[in-house]
Amino acid sequence: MAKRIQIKDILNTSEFNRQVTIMGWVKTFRNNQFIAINDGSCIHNIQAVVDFNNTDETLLKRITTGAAVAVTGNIVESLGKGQKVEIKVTDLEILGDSDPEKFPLQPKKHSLEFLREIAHLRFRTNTFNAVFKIRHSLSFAVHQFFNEKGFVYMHTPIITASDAEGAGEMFRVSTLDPDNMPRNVDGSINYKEDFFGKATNLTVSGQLEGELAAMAFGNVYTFGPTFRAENSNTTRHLAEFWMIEPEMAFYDLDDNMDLAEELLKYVIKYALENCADELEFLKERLLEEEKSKPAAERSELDLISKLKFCLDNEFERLTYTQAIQILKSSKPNQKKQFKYLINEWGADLQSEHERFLVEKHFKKPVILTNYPAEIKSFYMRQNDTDENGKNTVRAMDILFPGIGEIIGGSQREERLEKLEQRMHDMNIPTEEMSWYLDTRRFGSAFHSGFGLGFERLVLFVTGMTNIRDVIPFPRTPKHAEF
RNA sequence: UCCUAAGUAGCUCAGCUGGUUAGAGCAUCUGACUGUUAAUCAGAGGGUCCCUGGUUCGAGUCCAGGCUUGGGAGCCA
Repeated sequence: MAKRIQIKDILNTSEFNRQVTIMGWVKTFRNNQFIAINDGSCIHNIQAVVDFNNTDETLLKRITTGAAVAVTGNIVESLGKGQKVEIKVTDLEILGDSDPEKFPLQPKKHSLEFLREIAHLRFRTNTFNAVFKIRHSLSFAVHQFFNEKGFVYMHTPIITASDAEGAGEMFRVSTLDPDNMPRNVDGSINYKEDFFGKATNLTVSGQLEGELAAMAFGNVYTFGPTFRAENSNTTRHLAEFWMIEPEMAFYDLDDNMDLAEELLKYVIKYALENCADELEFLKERLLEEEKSKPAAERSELDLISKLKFCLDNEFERLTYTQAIQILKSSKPNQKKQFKYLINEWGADLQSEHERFLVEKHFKKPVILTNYPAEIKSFYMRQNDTDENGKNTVRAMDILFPGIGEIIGGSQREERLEKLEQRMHDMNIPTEEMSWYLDTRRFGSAFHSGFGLGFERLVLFVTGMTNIRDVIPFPRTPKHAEF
């Protein structure tokens, strides 16, 4: 048997009449002679042609959808129309049978809901092949972007003892026996007996540790798993997701926004350049899917045009106060079509408001800045009270069409007294956060950072609509299969 | 967690104002055909109509409760 080569290296070859061996999985077997084989090296299949008159019938019977095969044969120009190149089979071996009565994937369209139930097999579909190739490329592009800029990739801890990050409910990490918890005299659980000698949780953010590193390296980023025990059941939340969190010393809010916009454009451009086949497939898939929708609900741009549009246009930057003014005088607000009407400054923006701004008003990505201090986290830098007596913080949220908030960030409060006051006001214990406050005690410097939800980015680039379809094995409330 | 829609064959779905033996396409199996592109043609098998209870002479269909899934909302990335 010749040395195995990958299908992607054959499909565009012009060197015919040479013998090759390929290995992959059968997608379809047509007309008792045409096997479509995919080995994952690219989204396209190669057609292997079997001489069924001179092939053992029991072997032919075993060429079924899903079976793993090794095929040796000659590369020839295809006589058929669908492909340029095919393999004339001289030797065929079944590496792994696939019982056609039981294999759930058929050469037909399956619903994403069904495929979610067989997530261990859905990699073998064209759609998920494309999605996870793009996920890989985006991930690689993120590292390349930061590496080119001299950022240091920092591995912040996954197990953390601080519960003051304020980013949501946490998963407890413990080796205590749940049926026999050690108790203090007052009945509370004695965490001194636990593995770490204190209560610990899975991280909800690497930001605080990132800030510590930024105060030495200048520019750092994290890219790792993040855990939130929120009972969220939406198309854009996961209990376990991946987040990219850069943190930069000597960056103000404008620098922060510039970096975020540059990062997003860089990785989208990388995907366009390196995943053309996959994006083309997903584009067609979306167009096909939208055919059944009423014209009003269809996208104005196809997937690839949408991504290019995103590259070619500046993100719209405006303050929370400006957004409120636009929303207040907007048609849906005037006509009372919003479920939550915008009446006054200070209201938290609901999804419907964000969608209006992004999808109807500006029709492009939007960066909102300078939110009311009351609705934002303790670590955000406080602006001076304005002429109307409003208190705002230097926050910035980047909103994407169809996704909502893809990035949340801020310039950080570097002034010790202001930070301590704010923590006190928000009932955040300063004693156990002393290590964090040390950055403000010794050589404090203005700095900024943000969190980019990686799966939300993958959603946007692939055009998928449910976040459970862009992570291999989604963890959501009541679901931790595989 | 709240609102909302749905759950019928392996998959995607139809099944009217309650009525006798629950259907289609694809998949599977058998046969035919053999340059196909989700091959085609003929035939066959395949059902706890989500579960529990109720109304009724009679329930896939109506009612109640539960379970599961989709969509929307909140929390956020």
